[in-house]
Formats: sequence, structure tokens, C-alpha cells
Amino acid sequence: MLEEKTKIFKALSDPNRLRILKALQTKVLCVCEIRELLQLANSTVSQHLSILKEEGFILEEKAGKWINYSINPRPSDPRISSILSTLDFWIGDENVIIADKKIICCLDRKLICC
Amino acid sequence: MLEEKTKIFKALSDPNRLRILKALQTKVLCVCEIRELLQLANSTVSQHLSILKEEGFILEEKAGKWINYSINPRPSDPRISSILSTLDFWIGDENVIIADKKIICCLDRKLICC
DNA sequence: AAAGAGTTTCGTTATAAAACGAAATGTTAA
DNA sequence: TTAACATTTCGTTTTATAACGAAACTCTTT
Repeated sequence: MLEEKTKIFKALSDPNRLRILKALQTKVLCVCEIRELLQLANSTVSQHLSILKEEGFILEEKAGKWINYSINPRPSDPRISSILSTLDFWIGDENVIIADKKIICCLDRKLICC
Repeated sequence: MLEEKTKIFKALSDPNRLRILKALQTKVLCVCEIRELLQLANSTVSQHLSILKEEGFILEEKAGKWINYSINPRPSDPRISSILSTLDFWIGDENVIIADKKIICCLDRKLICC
């Protein structure tokens, strides 16, 4: 079904989901860190993460109170591997730097520090 | 702007637009041929074509009464070139055969002949 | 100049997606 | 076991997308 094939593109059509992928490529993050990074409601972030997980872009792992999300190192779909290994080609290479407990990121020419 | 970068994925998130790209890779087509192929209203096809053209996937050329659409052979955006040259990788390789004046195509396991 | 064919634009409707807050669920630590 | 925190689910609202038909536009032919 071609409808099924569009899902990968749908997952990549939202700027916040692209930001999440980018951020996760620098560091494993939990929902609350991503919430701070993107300034979105918890439930909204959760929804984006479930879409990315559903498609195989990311993995989740429980760590006590937190649930850590990370880039899937071995996606079964070669298209996902391809996108993940060439993400800068598709969406550019603006910095998303996450240092220590602080998250410093440059999104759309705006520096956000949380 | 990351919002801008999502446009290429948005353009590819619709199954009918993917069918159009696939069909155009086999043959130059006018709107009315694509309409028959996809069984959509003229205005709907026109809208899809304008999105694909806007993003640089396809070109249009007037030919008398008709407007022919074709795959852009030299897109300025390398991402477009990449998608176009590896389309089967992204969406599979079901046949879309266009012979003579008849269009015979196999979409989602259904043979359509117009 | 008028008729006819192909295409686009416009206005509308229906469906899908993104966002939020509140409530529910699960986990750790007092 | 309760309190506090992290996350998800649910219900709702807003916004975006896909589709259509009718009307407008363009080009060709008579």
C-alpha cells in the first residue's frame, strides 16, 4: 500500500519532530528535557515521540522515574537508517548543543537555554 | 527555518502525489491523463501538481491546448534529485506502465486501464 | 468572433493533524 | 502508605490538508 509508504514522510513533516531527532542525535533525552527544549506541553511531546517510535526512528527505555528516548541504532527499515545517517543533508546542520544539565540549542536562529 | 525544510516531506506525504511522480517517471503526462490514472477531479490533480512543481519535483510545459508535466531533470535542490533518483527505494517498485494512448497501471494491487 | 477543450482558481465541505489541560497511570522516595 | 514527580491517555479546540463542483481563464480551431 502506497498509503503505508507515506508514513515515513508524514513523520518527518513536522518541524518539532525533526528537532527531536536532531536533539536525540546529540544526547539521550527524557520527555521533560524535550519539553523544555521545544517549549511544548508534555502531552504534545509524548504524542510526537510515539509517532517517531512507531515508525522506528527512536527507542524508549525506562530508567526509574524517567523514560529515556534515543535514536534507534539498528532500524529494520533501511529508509529509516538512511534518513538518520544523513539527517543534516535533509534538514540542515544548525547546532543543537546539549551540555551538562543545561540544554543550549540553536533552533531557527534563536538561542534557547533551559 | 526548519518549517521550510519540512515542505519536501509534506509534498511526499500524500499517496496520490507519489503516484504522480511514479507515473511521470515512465512518461510525460498532461493533467487529464493523470486525472484518468488516479480517478480524481481535475482541480484536485491540478492542486497536487502545483505542490510538486512548487517544490521542484516536476516541470510544466505548454503544448497547445495541453500542459505537459514531466520529472525535473535538473532540480536545484540536491534533496529533490536524491529522492527522484531513488524513488523506488522510498516507495517500492509496483508497476505503472503507460503504453501508447492507453494507460495501464498497477496501483495498490489494482489494475486500472483507461 | 465564437465554440470547444484543457486547465486553474475559488468557495465549500470533510477529514486529519497539532496543540492544550485535566485526569489517570506508574515509579521512586520519604 | 503517602507524597511527589514523570509520563501517557482522554477529550476538546484549532489549524491544515484533501477533495469536489462551478466559474474563470487560455489556447486552438472553425
